[in-house]
Amino acid sequence: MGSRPRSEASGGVRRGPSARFAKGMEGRAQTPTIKDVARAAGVSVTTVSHVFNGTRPVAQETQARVREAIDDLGYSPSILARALKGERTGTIGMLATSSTNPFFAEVISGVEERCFEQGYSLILSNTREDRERMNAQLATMLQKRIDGLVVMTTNYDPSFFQDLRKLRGLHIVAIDTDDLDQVVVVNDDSEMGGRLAANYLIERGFRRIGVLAGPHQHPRANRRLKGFANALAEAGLALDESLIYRTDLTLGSGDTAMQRLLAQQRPPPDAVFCMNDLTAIGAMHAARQAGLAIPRDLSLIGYDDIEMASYSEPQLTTIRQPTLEIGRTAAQRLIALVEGEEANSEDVALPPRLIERQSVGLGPARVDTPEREKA
Amino acid sequence: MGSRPRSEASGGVRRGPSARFAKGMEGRAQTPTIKDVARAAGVSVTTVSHVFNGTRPVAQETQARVREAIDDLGYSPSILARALKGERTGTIGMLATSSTNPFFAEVISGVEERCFEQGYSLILSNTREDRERMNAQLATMLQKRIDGLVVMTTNYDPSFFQDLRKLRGLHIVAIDTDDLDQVVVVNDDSEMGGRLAANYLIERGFRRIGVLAGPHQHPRANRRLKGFANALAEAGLALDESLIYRTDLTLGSGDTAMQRLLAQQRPPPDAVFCMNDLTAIGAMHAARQAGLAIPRDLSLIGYDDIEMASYSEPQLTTIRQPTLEIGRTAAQRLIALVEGEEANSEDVALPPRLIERQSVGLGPARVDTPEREKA
DNA sequence: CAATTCTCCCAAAACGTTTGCGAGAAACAA
DNA sequence: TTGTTTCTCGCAAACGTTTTGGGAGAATTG
Repeated sequence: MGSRPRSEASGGVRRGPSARFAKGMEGRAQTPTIKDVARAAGVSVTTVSHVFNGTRPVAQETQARVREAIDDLGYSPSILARALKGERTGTIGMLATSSTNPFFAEVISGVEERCFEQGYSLILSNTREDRERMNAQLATMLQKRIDGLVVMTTNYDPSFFQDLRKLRGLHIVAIDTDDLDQVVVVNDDSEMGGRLAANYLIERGFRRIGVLAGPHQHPRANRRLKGFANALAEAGLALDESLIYRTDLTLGSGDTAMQRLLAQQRPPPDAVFCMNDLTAIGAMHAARQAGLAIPRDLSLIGYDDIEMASYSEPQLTTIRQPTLEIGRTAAQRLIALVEGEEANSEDVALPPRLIERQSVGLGPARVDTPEREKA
Repeated sequence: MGSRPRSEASGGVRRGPSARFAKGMEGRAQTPTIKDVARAAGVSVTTVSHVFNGTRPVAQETQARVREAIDDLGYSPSILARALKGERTGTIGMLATSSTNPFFAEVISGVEERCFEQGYSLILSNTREDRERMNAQLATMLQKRIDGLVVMTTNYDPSFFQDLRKLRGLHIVAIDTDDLDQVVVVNDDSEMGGRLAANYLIERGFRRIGVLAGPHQHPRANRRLKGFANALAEAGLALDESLIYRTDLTLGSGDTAMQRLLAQQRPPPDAVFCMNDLTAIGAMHAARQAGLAIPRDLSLIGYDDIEMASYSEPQLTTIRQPTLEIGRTAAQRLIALVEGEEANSEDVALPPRLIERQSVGLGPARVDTPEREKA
C-alpha cells in the first residue's frame, strides 16, 4: 500500500526506440515487436497479425515474406499487449500453504501439469497460512490479471473465502476445503477415506484405537476423522476422545504427538490412525525410540500414500489419495470455468483407496501379550 | 508453432464496454480501470495515476476523493498495461525438473520466498527433463515477458543453454549446473561436500567404499563424486570403479541400485556414499530387505539433508546442503541482475556441512564379523 | 465498357497505464 | 493593476497488440 518501488534509475539500456534492423546483432537485441516485423516484411501490422494468427486469408507470397521476417527477428507476440485487448492472460494463480510438503507438492505438480497442457501458466505462491501474505499475494495476482485462482489452504479461514467471494469475475477452485457456495471444491472423499481406515482396523480386531488428528480447523483431516468415527459407531464402537492427539500434519509434530501419546497412555492403544503419512512416519520414529516394534506392539495406518510410504520401515499401510489427480482435476475445472463453461460447477470428490503394507498387524498384539486377550 | 488455440467462441460475457457505475453490483462487476476511478472521483486519469503512485503532488482534498473512489471500486492497476509502457513485468520464470523431489521442492520454495519478498511473482514450470517441454515453456514465458529466468535442471544439456544464451536481454541464473559463461550459477560447493563424506568415512576406517552415483550427465552429482574421489586419492586410497552404481537420484532407483550392488558384491562394501538422501533411503530399504542391518553390516552416508533424513530408520548421516539458501540466493542474484546491477556476476558456491546421525558405524564391521578383520 | 464481386491489404481505434508538456488559478511581489 | 511564482491538474502521446471498416486494384460478369 505504501510507496512502491519506482524505477528511478531506469537502469540498463532497456528498450531503445524500437530497434531498427534488429537482424544485425549490434548492441542489445530488443525483443522485436509486430511493427518491426511489419517493417521488415514491408507490410502493415494488420497483415502480420493475420498471418501470425491465421485470422484472415493472406496471399501466399505475402505470407511467406512475413513468416520469414518473423523467424529472422525471432518475434513472438507480447501476451501483455494481447491481454490488454480483453483477451485472457493465460495465467492462473495458485495459493498453497507450502510447496515442500510432499502431498502438496504432488497436487501442485498436477495443477501445473494440466495448466501447461492447456496452454496456461501457473503463478505459485506459498502462503504459510499467513493471512497477511495471502492478501499480498492475492493482490499481486490480481494486478497481474490472472484468469483464475486455485486455493489450497490447510486451515479453513472463512473470512478469507468471504473476501474471495467478493471478487466477482475471478474464477476460483478450492482444494480440500469445506464445502463453499460459489466456489468449486475438489477433494478426495475424505469421509470415505476415514471409513476405509476404520473398517480395516475393526476387521482385524483392533478396538482400542488412537488418532493423530490434524489441526482443529483443518477441514480435510476433520472429515477423515468424522468418517472414521462414523464407521466405528456403526460397528458399535466408540471413538475414545482421550486417545485423539492433535498434530499440524508435519513429520515433527507426528513424532512429538506420538511421544505424548505413549507417555500418557499405558498400555498404549493397539492401533493409531494418522491423518497423513508424514505424521505416521514421525510417529513410527517416536514409537521406535520408545522401544516399540511396529506392527508387533502397535499398528499404524496413514493417509495420502506419498512415495516415502513405500520406503519407511516398516512400509506404511495407508489410504491413498489420488493426489496428482486432485491437482489435475482442480486445474481442469478452473480452466473450464475460465473458458466460459457455466454448467457443471459441482464439487468433485475423488475416491481414496486402501493400500495394504506392513504397518498394521494381523490383530491386537495377542501373541506377544496373551494376557490382554481376555480383556 | 502450429495453429494456436483461438478463442473462437469468445464464450461468456467477458468484458462489457467498460462498465459504467461499477459501484452498483448489478450484473457482473468488471475489474475497474483507472478511468472508472477518474470518473467516480471527477478527475482525470492523470491525477488518479499520480495519487496512486505518489509521483506528483496532488491537493489534499482531491487526493481524498480519489482514494475514496479507489477503495470504493476496489481498483488495482493492471500490471499488464503498466508493463506495456516498458517497465518490468515483475514476474520471473523458473524451469525445474520436478517440484515433487524434496530437494527441488525446497530450492523452489527458497526462490519463491525471495521473489515474494522483493515483490516479484514466480511462474513455475516442471520440465521433466523433456527438451520439447522446456522449449514450449520457455516460449510461453517469453511471451509473458518475464524479467528473468531461473533454471534448475538435473541433466546438463549444453545445447539448451546455448539456445538460452542467444536470448540476450533475458537475465538468467542457473542452479546446480556446470560453470557457464554468461550465466550466473548458484551451487553448493559439491566438491567440498564429496570430500566431507570421504574424509568422514576414511577417518572411521572404512576402506572398501561403494558409491550410488547420479546420472552420467548430472553436474552436481559428478562434482560430488569428484571431490569424493580426490579426497580418497589424497588419503592414498583408490576409488574402486566397479563399486560405482548409477541412479537417477530417486527413491526407487536407490533401492534397485542397492539391490544390484548387493547381488554383485559379496561381501558387500563396508560403506556406501549416496549422491542424495532419497537414494540413500531407497538403499536402506534394499539393504533391510536383504537382511542387512545398518550401520552394523553396512554404513550409509547421504547428501542433501532433507527433512526425512532425520526420521528414517536409522537416522541418516548426510551432507547438508543449504537448500533453501541456494534458492534464495539464486533469486536474489537474478533480481539484482534484472534491476540493472551489472557487476558481481560471479558464481556462488555455498558451503555444505556434515550432519552426523546413525547410519554410519564406528568402523568397518569388525565386531560382528571379526573374520574380516584380517583381510 | 460498365457494373459487380473478389482479393489483398491498410488505417485507425481500442485496451489501461504512465508521463512530458502546458494551462489555469491562486498567491505573492511590485 | 500587472508581472511572477507556485500549486494544481488535464491533454494527449506512447506502449504492442487485435480487430473493424473500408479501399484500391484485379478479376469476373453483364
